[in-house]
Amino acid sequence: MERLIFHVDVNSAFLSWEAVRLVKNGESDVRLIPSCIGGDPNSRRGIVLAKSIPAKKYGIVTGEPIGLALQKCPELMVLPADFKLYAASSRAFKSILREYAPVVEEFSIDEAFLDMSGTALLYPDPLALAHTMKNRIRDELGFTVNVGIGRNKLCAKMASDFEKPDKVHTLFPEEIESKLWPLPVGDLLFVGRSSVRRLETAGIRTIGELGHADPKLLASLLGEKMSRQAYRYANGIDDSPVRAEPEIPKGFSNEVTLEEDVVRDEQAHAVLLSLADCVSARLRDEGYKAQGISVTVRYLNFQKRSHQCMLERATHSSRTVYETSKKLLSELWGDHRPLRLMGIAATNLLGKDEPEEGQLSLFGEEDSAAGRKNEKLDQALDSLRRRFGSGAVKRGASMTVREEVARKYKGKSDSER
DNA sequence: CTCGGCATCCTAT
DNA sequence: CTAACGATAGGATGCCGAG
Repeated sequence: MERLIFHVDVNSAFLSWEAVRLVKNGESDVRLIPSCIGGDPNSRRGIVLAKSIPAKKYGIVTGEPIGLALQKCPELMVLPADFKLYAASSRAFKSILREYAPVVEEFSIDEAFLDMSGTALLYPDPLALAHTMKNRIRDELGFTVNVGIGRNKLCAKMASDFEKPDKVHTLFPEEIESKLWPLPVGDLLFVGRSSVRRLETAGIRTIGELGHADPKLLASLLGEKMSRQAYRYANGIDDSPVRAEPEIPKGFSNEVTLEEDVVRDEQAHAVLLSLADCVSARLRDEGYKAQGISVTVRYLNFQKRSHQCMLERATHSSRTVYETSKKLLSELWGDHRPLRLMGIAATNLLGKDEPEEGQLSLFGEEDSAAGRKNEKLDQALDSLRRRFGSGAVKRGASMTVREEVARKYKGKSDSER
């Protein structure tokens, strides 16, 4: 069965979506000047999340610190991120795709795979269909996309990355040699910075060289699994299906880069409480309990460390997550070296309907008096948040970590933000 | 020896 | 000079102790 896969990718998604909103408000189009979306402008630690094409001409790249970008281009306009807007824009964009495609996989907020296999009678000309889709999105929603077409997801995705913006590209098997193999290895999906560095030591610079390399050599450079996947990808081989169903989550995590370095236990515990509140509220909202908790810290030199543990029993209680994370931090942070980042992750999730291994619901945390009290408090806070928004409820630490950290250490109020 | 837990590394948006 | 100034997620890998 020959497949036909599209990959649709919004060009400079966050910036495009912000530009559309500004244009609707009668303002000028920031896509036409050097501009970018850059993290939290109040924190000095933001990075470039999306940039305009004029900004790119200054050598500004996604992921670089805002300060550095401003050095390259002092007149760069930096706009704050607004994830509510992005979620709404993403929905509108994907709902147009669903009008054409029987199976849509939401790969990220601004990317989707469409399985168009077997639609030849309905759409005899796939290229024409791709143009129709991208033009409709552009004309109705005001932003451009790239469409990549191939026989599998990998080729569709690589093709959508070719030339931007507002383009349709194909990467069919007979085009692998001319379109894929000349590209630098780092352009290949899942060949990141570290793999590029290792491949370079063996003189492998292009995707074509990777696709012709000795599998034994690749295994020694990249490891067993990664090397096999890289070799297949380099030759345009990929069997993975387009999945319409979202994956079942494996964990929830929240982490913050702190406005000020944390050196004392009281500061650290305030941050943990806030993070624990976030993570546990997400567990309750999504109907999961965590069997494991992990705490991560990052020092001033960017070195990261983490400690994790398994719980006696699964939990979604903010108190249990908090107390556990305090214990993990104390194991991790004996030296009290200054921290620039802290995070908590809930791991080894159990779904609502998924009973715990063993038979220990006898004197579990929900059954003790203290456990019931904590459960009640969490429920009450959750319902207040649902009614009045996440900013409404504060309890030493609030829903949003950044707010709380700012309040504690800078004495700023919400209105100043 | 194998398995599972843990810490870390790697990659993606 | 290097990496690297972010949040979140998932998978791979190497080590270690238990059975």
